[in-house]
Amino acid sequence: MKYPHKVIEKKWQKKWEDEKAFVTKEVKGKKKFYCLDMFPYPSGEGLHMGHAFTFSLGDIFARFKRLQGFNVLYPIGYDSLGLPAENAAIKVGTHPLKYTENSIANFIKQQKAMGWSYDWARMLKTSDSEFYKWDQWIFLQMLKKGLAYRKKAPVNWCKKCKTVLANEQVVNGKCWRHENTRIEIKHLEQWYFRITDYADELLSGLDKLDWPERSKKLQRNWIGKSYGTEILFEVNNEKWPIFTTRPDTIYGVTFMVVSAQHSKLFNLVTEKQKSMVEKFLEKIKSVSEKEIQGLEKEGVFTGAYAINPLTKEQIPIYVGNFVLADYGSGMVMAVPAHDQRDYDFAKKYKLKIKEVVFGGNISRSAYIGEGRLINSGKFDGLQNQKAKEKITEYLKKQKLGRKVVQFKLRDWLISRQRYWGTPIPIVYCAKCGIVALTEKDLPIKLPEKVKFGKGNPLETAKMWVNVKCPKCRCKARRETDTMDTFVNSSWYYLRYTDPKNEKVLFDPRKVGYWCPVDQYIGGPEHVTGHLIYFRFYTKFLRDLGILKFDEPALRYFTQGIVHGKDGDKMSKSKGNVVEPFDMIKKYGADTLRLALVSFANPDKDTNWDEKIVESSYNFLNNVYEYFTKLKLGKTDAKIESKLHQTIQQVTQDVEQFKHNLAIIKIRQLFQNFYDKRIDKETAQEFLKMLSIYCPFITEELWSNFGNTGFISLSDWPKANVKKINIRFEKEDLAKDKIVNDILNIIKIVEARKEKKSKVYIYVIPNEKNLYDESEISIRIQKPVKVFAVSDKNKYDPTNKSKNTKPNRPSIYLE
RNA sequence: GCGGAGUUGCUGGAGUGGUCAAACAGGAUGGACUCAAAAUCCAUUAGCUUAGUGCUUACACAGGUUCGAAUCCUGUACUCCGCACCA
Repeated sequence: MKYPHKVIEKKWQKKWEDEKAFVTKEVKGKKKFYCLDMFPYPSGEGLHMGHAFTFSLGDIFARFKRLQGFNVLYPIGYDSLGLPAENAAIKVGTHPLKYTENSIANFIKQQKAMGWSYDWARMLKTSDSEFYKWDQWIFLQMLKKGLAYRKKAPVNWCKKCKTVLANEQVVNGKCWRHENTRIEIKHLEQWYFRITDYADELLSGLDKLDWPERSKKLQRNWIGKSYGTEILFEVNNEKWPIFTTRPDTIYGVTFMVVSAQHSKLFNLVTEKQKSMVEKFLEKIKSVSEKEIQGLEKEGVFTGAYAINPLTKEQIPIYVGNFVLADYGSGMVMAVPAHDQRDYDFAKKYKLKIKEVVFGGNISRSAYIGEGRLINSGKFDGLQNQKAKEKITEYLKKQKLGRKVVQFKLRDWLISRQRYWGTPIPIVYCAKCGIVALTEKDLPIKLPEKVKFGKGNPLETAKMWVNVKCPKCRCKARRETDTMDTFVNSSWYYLRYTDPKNEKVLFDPRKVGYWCPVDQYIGGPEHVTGHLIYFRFYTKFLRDLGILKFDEPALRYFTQGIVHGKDGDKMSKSKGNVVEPFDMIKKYGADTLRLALVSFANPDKDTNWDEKIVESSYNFLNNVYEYFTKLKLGKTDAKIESKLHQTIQQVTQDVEQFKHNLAIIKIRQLFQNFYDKRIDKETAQEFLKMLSIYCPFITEELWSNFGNTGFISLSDWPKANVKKINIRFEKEDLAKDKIVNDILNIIKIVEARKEKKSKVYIYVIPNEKNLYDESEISIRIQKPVKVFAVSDKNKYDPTNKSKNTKPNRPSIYLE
C-alpha cells in the first residue's frame, strides 16, 4: 500500500502557513534557541541535493529543540548578491535582479515543499538595499576606526574585457572568455579590511567554541601564527625589514629574493636589468596562487644589492616567482646552506652557498637540522637555537632588528570590480580626495540601468557615477568597486533578529535575546573563508559597543557531501545528478528527508543510493498503514520498556546529529508494534519522535487521533527510566537461542534424510512464559508444543526433558 | 612538504578493551502465502564440524601492550580532504 504523500504534504504545508505555525517572537522567560543554516546562494538551478541535505539537518534540529520547549529562532534568507547572477546577465542577457528574483521564487517553492520550518516572516535578501545599506554602514564604521583602508594590490587584468578577473576566471593564465588573451597583472588601489588586527583574538577565541576539532585546527592553521625576527637590511639607503624564523643563519645569507608581485619592485631594478626582469614577469601568468604553485623556482637578478646588517656584505637581490608579496615584507633572505628552496635556487643560478650551522653535508643538500654555528663571527660555537636568541638580542640593541610575530592571515581585500555587489559608500573628489559618504546618504543603491559585457558595468551608469562632492560640491566620481559578497554573510545572522528595522542595524534588545547562534550548520568548505569573516565582524561590532558577545556561533556542525551513485561529485557533465524535487514528486518530502539522514553519519561524505530511498519509503508506507488501521489497546510492558529505551537513546543521538542511529532505533521500535495493540500515548510518542524527520505524515496521523494542534508544536517525549526493563531483552535472547538451536538440529537431522515435523520443548516451570508457542512456531515453520518439565501429561517419548536446565530447555523432534 | 580524516563481512555502514562471527539496511539464496507475481512474513548468507557442540580463520598489513583487542600503542601501505614555495 502506498500512502498518499502528495495530498498530505500539500495539506500540511498550507496549514502551517495559514496558521503561521513557525513564526517566532521574543518571549520573556522562555529559553531561546537560535538554530541557523548557512543561507544559500539562490542559483537558477533550484535546490540541489546538498541543499536538501544540509537544510534538512537544520530543520530536524530546529524541530527537535522546538519540541523540547525552547523558543526557537530558525530563519532563512538568500545570499543573493554575487557573481553567478552577473554572469547570467552576461550570458543570457537577463538583468541580475530579475535572475535573482526568479531564482528566489523557485527556491521558496521548493523549500516549502521540503517541509522546512522556517520563520518566513524574517526572510532576508542581501540584494535588497534595505539589507546592504547596513553593509555600507558597517563599512563607514570600519573606516572611522581605521580598519578599512586602501592599498595597491596586484590583480588579474584582461585587456579585452577591460576588467579585473577573479582568480577562478583565469584559466591557464588566460581569460575565461577570451581564450587567446593572456592575463596581465596590474596594480590597482583596492579596499581592505584590517582583519589582521584581530588575528590573535581570532586564534584564542577558538578554544572556547564547541566546533568540530578539525575545523578549529583548520582555522588555526589558516591564521598561522609564527614567531620570528625582523631584520633590517639596507637597500639603496632604505631600510627593508626582512622576516625570518632563522636569525641564527644571518651570516649565511648569500642572496635575497623579492616577490615578483612586489609593488616596489621597479624601485630596485637597475636600468641594465630592466628588460630581463620584464621578460621574466611576463612568464608569470596570474596572481592566483594556485597558478603559481607547482612552478619551478625561477628568478633573475635585479641589479640591486642589500647590505647585511651584521656582515656588511653586499648581497645581490633577485626577483623570484616563489616569494609571496604580502607575507612578511615581500622579500626574503636566502640561506642556501640551510634551506632547501634557497639551496635549489642557488644551485640553479650558481650562487654562493655558505655553511653557518655545522652538522650537514652541504655539497649534497641543505642542512636544516641543529648544530653549532660556524663562520658566524662572534657567534661561532653557539648552539643554533641559543644563537637565535642571542642574535636577535644583539640586533635589537643595535636597532637593526626585533622579535616579531607573523600571521599567515592577510588583510581582507574587499574590492570587486563587479556590478552585483554592495556599492562602497565613497566618492573621489579632485580636490578633497577620498570622501566617505555619511550615514544619512545610505543606502547607496545600485543603479538598475547599466550595460553588461564590457568592464565593470557600474562605469556605464554615468548618471550614477558622476556626482558632486559632498564636501566642496565640485565634480566627483563614485567608487565603482563593490564589496566582496562575504561581507553580507558576516553579519546576516544579527539581522534575522530584527529584519525590518529601518533605523538601526538591529535592536540591541532583540539581539540580546536571540544571539549568539546556538547551533550553526554548514559545509566544511566555509571554515577558512566565511567563518573567519563572520567571527571578525562579531568582534568588530563588539568593539563598536553594539554587541555584548564576541563569538557568533557557539556550536557548529559540518555536514558531509552527498556524492552521486558512482562516488563522484554530482555534476551535470557526469550525468549523476539527482534532483531533490524529482524525489519529492516520486516518494514525497518525508521519504527524502528520512533517506538523507539514513545514508550514514551526517558528518561523513556519502554516496547517493536510491535503494535507501525506497527502503525509507517502504517504512513510511508501513507506518501509515499501521496507524490508519490501528485499533487502540493496552501497550504491553515489553513495548513500553522498548519505547522508553528508544526515547532515551534517540534523544541522545539527535543531540549529537547521529540521525542514522536514531532512525535505526525508531525503526526497531516500530517493529515491536507489528500485530500488537498499543495505546494512544505510545502511538503519539512514537509519532513525535518521527515528526522531526517526517513532519507531514506525522501531522496527518497525529490529527487522526483527534488532536487539533500541530505535532510540530507539541512536546518531545520524556524517557521514564523506571519503565525500562532489560528482562525483556533477555527474553528475546532466550527465544533467539531456542529458535537457533531447533533450526540447527533440523538441519543436521535433515542432512541424514530424516523427516521431522513436530517440535516439543521442555522448560523449567518458571520459564514457561518465556517461550511463546505460536511465535516460535512461526519462526521455525513447524508446530511447536512447550511443556513444563513438571507437567505430568507432557509428551516426551525419549525422556529428553531430564536434561532441562535453567536457560537451557530440552528439545525433542519427531 | 605541513595538517586532518579514514581503511570493518557481497554492498552501504554501526561498533572504541571482554557480553562480537560483529547492530541496522540493502543484495543474494531457500522457505511460507498465492493459480502466479508483487507486497508481506520466516530463515540462511566465513569455513569445517556436531541433536542444539566444538574448532579454525576474520574487522587494511606487520608487530606490541593485556588474562583478553575490530576497539589501545608502534610502524607500513593505500584512500580522501584541507593548506600549500609562509622564509
